Amino acid sequence: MKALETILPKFDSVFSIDCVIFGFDEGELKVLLIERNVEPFKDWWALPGYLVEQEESLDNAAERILYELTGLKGIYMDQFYTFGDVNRHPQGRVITVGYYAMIRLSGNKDLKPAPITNYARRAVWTPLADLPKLAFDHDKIFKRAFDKIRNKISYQPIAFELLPEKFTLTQLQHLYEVILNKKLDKRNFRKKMLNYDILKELDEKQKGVSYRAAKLYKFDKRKYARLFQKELSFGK
Amino acid sequence: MKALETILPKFDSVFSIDCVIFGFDEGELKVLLIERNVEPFKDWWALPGYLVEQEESLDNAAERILYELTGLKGIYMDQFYTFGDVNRHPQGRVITVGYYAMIRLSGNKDLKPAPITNYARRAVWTPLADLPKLAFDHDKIFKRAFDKIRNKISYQPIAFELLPEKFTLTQLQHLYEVILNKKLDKRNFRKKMLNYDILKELDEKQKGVSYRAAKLYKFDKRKYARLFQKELSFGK
DNA sequence: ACAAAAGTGTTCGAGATACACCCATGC
DNA sequence: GCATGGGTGTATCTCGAACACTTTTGT
Repeated sequence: MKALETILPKFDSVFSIDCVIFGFDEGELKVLLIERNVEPFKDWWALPGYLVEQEESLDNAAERILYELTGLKGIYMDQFYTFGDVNRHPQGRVITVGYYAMIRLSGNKDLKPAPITNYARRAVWTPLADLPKLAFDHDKIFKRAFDKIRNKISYQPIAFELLPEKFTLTQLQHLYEVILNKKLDKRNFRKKMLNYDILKELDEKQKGVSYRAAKLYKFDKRKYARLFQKELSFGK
Repeated sequence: MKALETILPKFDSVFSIDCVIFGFDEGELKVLLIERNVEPFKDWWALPGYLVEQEESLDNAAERILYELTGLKGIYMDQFYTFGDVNRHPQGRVITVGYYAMIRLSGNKDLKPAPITNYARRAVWTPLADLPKLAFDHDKIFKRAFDKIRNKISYQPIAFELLPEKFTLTQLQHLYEVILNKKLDKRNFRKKMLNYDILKELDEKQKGVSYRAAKLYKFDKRKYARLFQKELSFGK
């Protein structure tokens, strides 16, 4: 990975990827940020992002860049928008393609930028409530990604990706409430979720809580795929 | 506008825009194609597209390029996806940003590539049924745009953009049927459309038909904007 | 026994679907 | 008078919204 500065002086046009990775932990929605270790915006917080190389597709670039800057491996991301304002990068014309993902935080906490680059000093899960002002136009990029998942979750049950493998309905509901930023009715929420028929009820309960333990559920990928197919085909 | 060939030999990375412009005429859904006049894919049909210049935003580039290649002026387009496979262009790495629009065909038939470029020999409205195999990966780009509008129309009443200013409900229904590729029930369709409350019934009827003339309607932009706002705000 | 969260049903209104006949007009 | 599309209403179902109390468990 060449340092950005060595490329900028001669570039005509460069493209980059920026990743918006959502995680959910301790009842909070978080986003993965890096602390920049190079100019411009040295010491600022930014979305993990870097230049696309000559011989890699955008999707591959996204995966590689996220890994190198944060240590997260094999994350599948979706492209959501491309940002191309002329002056979005102070050193030249950089068009950036935005990717997002929602991932399970448990067991993914060991973040460590790969030592191949000193571009990021560290990577940190940051609660949305504590979001600092970000480098470049990353505030705008983040906002667009957040709008996207908020929109998507309201017509597609995608929130499981953020939860541990086994979860309670109340945890799932809290997650929805955080993303949609409103209270939901418990009975209606449960009815609706169970109606989707994509949850498997386990013979197991929550442990270590000082109140009535809730049933645990698992997300059923097979049934989910079926539902998703149905939603993609128009008309019934 | 420099010719593509003079740029390619030395480029590291280049971005372009490709435009998917939908029109509706004589009961058929059409897309605007150009006939290429330069290599590669000389003489092939392609989506109108060209390189983004150094000092213009993506949105501006899209508008300019469409105008230069087809003569269509001031068309507002939405970005829908960015295509970055390594080998999508035979002469080097070109990442392209897809834009789409739906426009009124009546009065927009005078297509003429601007003489500043000999890149396109001509621009032609092509019925979807007659789509030839397109240059580059434009088949894929087209398909993605079409999926996008098909999806969008089923939750947002956007089809007016394709119709003449005054239209009958039957024309509107036909348009929906063509895009969704299925028959709709006349009574239910009318009920639903009128319920949106974004159509203004005119004191005017169809002329020159050899059967009972239908009422003409106009699309009410003010009310539409209101509806759109409502749909964008989550939760009620 | 008390605190805390789990779990559970019914009613209402809105909107989607299915379905068939008479009406106006031009030829 | 006939062919062609214009125009209309009702019954049913599904889904989302509103709404409150009992049960279980750990301390």
